[in-house]
Amino acid sequence: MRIVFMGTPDFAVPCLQALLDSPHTVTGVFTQPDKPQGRGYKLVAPPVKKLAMEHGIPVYQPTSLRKEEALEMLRECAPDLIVVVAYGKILPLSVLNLPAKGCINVHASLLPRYRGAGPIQWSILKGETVTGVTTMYMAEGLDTGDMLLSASIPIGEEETADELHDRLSQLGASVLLETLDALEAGTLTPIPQDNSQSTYAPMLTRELSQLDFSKDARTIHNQIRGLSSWPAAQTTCQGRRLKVYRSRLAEGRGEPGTLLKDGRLVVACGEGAVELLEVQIEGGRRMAAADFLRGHPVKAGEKLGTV
RNA sequence: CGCGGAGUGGAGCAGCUCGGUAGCUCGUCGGGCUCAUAACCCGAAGGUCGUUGGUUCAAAUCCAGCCUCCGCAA
Repeated sequence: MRIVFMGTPDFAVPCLQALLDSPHTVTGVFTQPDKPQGRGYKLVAPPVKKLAMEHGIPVYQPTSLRKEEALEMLRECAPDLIVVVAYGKILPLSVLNLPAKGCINVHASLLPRYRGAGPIQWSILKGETVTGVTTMYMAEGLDTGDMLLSASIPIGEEETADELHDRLSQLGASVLLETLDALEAGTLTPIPQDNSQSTYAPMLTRELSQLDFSKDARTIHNQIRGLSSWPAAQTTCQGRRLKVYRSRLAEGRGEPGTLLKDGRLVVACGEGAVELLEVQIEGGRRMAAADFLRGHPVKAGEKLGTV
């Protein structure tokens, strides 16, 4: 099939790679415009663009799909099918109706749960133990189309959003290929979503970062791994900002925020305790807690988060 | 030129204001002790202090440029 791929971040890369390795023909790639990023506001190309360019695929970066020029670009690609993976734009009806075989989306959750931009992180934040990916035909609403295929995987007790993201992006690529095979074989059976069971996983913001150690240990742990590595859970240590990237549940109790041991970052929570395993102090680089403690004498009894 | 922090033995840091023998916690290697241990004791190796140039009798330290890493912000 002639396929146009629409996607932007790292999550979409394995899917595009899978299509490039398949018998299908990717006739064009749509991705978000390059954006100023990082120190010095340099223009940075999205990961999907980089991969497409390496393979000599035409790349289109319209600011809006509602403009006639964008539709013109799309027609030139003459797709039988459009595959959308984390593109970051809503497709208007004019685009949805353009390819004869429709538009298929790969979403990183078991729909209808966790619709939206942050399904991976929210499934961890909410303490889920299972998640997966779902392919669907695209409809006008946000992740509301009829479901095609899905696959589920368990979420590890201490798995971070980054790690789950990587596993799901791989899984997404294989489910995508299965879906395309089934589509060509005519064996797909679209299943409408049960809207009454749906939940929404909005984009993450920095407001979610602040750790409140008066909450129970499990909640804190989920917050730390669910926000890792962006925007990352954070607290303060001796007046400096401390980001936390990895943790595990630990034994002990005490005044919330208090360090319970020397030589380890075991922090008392409202209920139970967590051990911080990977942290980053303001101005420093990310490192294991043991490394951090060698150069930063922090002792039992000190409190985190006191600003 | 968006704002700011940082580059010091293998790791993480101190020293820099007030130039003058390079230090701490740990790791590594050798030896000892212990039923045992991320335990303890003794000893050792390991550093052109990011880089280039300048000031000086003397630069990790002061000055200028460059490289790299990181946070904020997007």
